[in-house]
Amino acid sequence: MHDIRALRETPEPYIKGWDAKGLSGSALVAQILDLDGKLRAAQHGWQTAQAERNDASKKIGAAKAAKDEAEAARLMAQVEALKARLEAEGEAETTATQALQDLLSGLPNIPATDVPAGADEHDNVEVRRWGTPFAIANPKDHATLGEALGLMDFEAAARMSGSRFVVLKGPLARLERALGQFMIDMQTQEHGYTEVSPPLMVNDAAAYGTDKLPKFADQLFQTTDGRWLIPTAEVPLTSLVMGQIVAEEELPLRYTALTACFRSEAGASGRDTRGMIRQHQFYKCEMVSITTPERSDAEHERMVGCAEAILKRLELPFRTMLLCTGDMGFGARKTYDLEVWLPSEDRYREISSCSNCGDFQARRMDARTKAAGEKGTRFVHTLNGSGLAVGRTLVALMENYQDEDGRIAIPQALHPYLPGLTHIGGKG
RNA sequence: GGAGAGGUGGCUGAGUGGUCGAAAGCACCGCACUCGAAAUGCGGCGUAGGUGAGAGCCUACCGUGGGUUCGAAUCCCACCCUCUCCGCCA
Repeated sequence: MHDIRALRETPEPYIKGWDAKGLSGSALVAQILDLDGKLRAAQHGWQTAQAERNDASKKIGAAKAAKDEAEAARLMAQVEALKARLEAEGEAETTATQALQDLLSGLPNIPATDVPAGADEHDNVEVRRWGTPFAIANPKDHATLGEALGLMDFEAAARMSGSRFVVLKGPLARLERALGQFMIDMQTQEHGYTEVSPPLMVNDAAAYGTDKLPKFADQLFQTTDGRWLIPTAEVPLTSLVMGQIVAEEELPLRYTALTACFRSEAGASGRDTRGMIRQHQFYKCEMVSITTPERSDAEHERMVGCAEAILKRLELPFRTMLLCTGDMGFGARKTYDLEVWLPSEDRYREISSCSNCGDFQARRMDARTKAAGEKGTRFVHTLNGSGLAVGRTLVALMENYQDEDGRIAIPQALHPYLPGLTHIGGKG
């Protein structure tokens, strides 16, 4: 959500920010200021009417106390005459509030000033690269490898669930589980995140607070009783501070969770239909940081490092991209994507996304912090990042560690999690 | 699912139709006392919005949404949540 007062006082950053996101900033700001003006006029009218009523009501009380029934009756008639106006003014106020709220809640965060301008993913900026893609002759994709091993079954998944699901078996199922354990252990034991086992279903308020609603309802699965399956653990982890006032000395709060994630992928038909790159259900290790405005940029860099560390430990080549204004998500003011090398596609593919949302989500969910000795509160800054997407890591691992016989080597870092297993497939 | 109790400010907790935005305590801030601190005393202390040059004034907010009333924290209805007991259950 946006700070209407800031927008009113200095609209330029909003105009520029929305322009950079491909929207018409000046038109939007003009529309917002118009609605805001109407709202304030409506508020003023309503409040004036209420003040009159309140004043008369008090006098009625006084008149009745003084046993002056004639005066009381006269005043009651006066208030009665006010009623229609009061109702109309109240309705106007509600309508104006709703109109402004509807417009604002659907508008994305504005980019940080150091985010490169650009229209789409082609304008993202590579900030660093780690590792060298392995030389693999005629690399097979993970689906081919998995099916050949008899450990990955898309057809069985389609029979019971439909497209965009997969069944993993035997050592491949075990590998997926080991990857998740490995990731969450690193984030908790080496990077200081607190492990959380959160609900996988949330209510409207949590989905709204993390900017999934109202705009992206069609990307979510909803339960019959109106709850939402989480598309990422960012939603419950960030919602831990929803409506809370956190003492500043307790910040930063760093949470991590290994959960299933559910996405409808509406509008993605035809994209990544083969394999397990884009599924309705996948596991992800998520990191969330809650911090102060002063420290959020540093926390963001730190978080990217925590995600990169996983890929380094797994010895998977990747590059770190700073997303341009046009490619960032709805709630982010700055985002880094990690892209891992996929031999079968001969290119880097997204495996993690780390975003600093500033106070955008905090305003929506009313998450504040209070410094000791200070009078007021401030909105916290929220950050989230994948560390990492387990399914895509499994894909990267299979493709990068395949040999010519279709066997898959297990990297050193996972050996403690897979005792006795150095390869999947073949005779090993 | 059934029966009951309850949701009030940062926290605890009074308030059951008329200056109640709300007693009291705790916490917090200022001042006094003190070499300093503690203790004590005095004062202050919710949030959001509107309006005004400013002091200030006005409006809303007592789980949420409706309703009754001239007037609702207080009465009525629905929903949400918490707790206790019973039932069912991984």
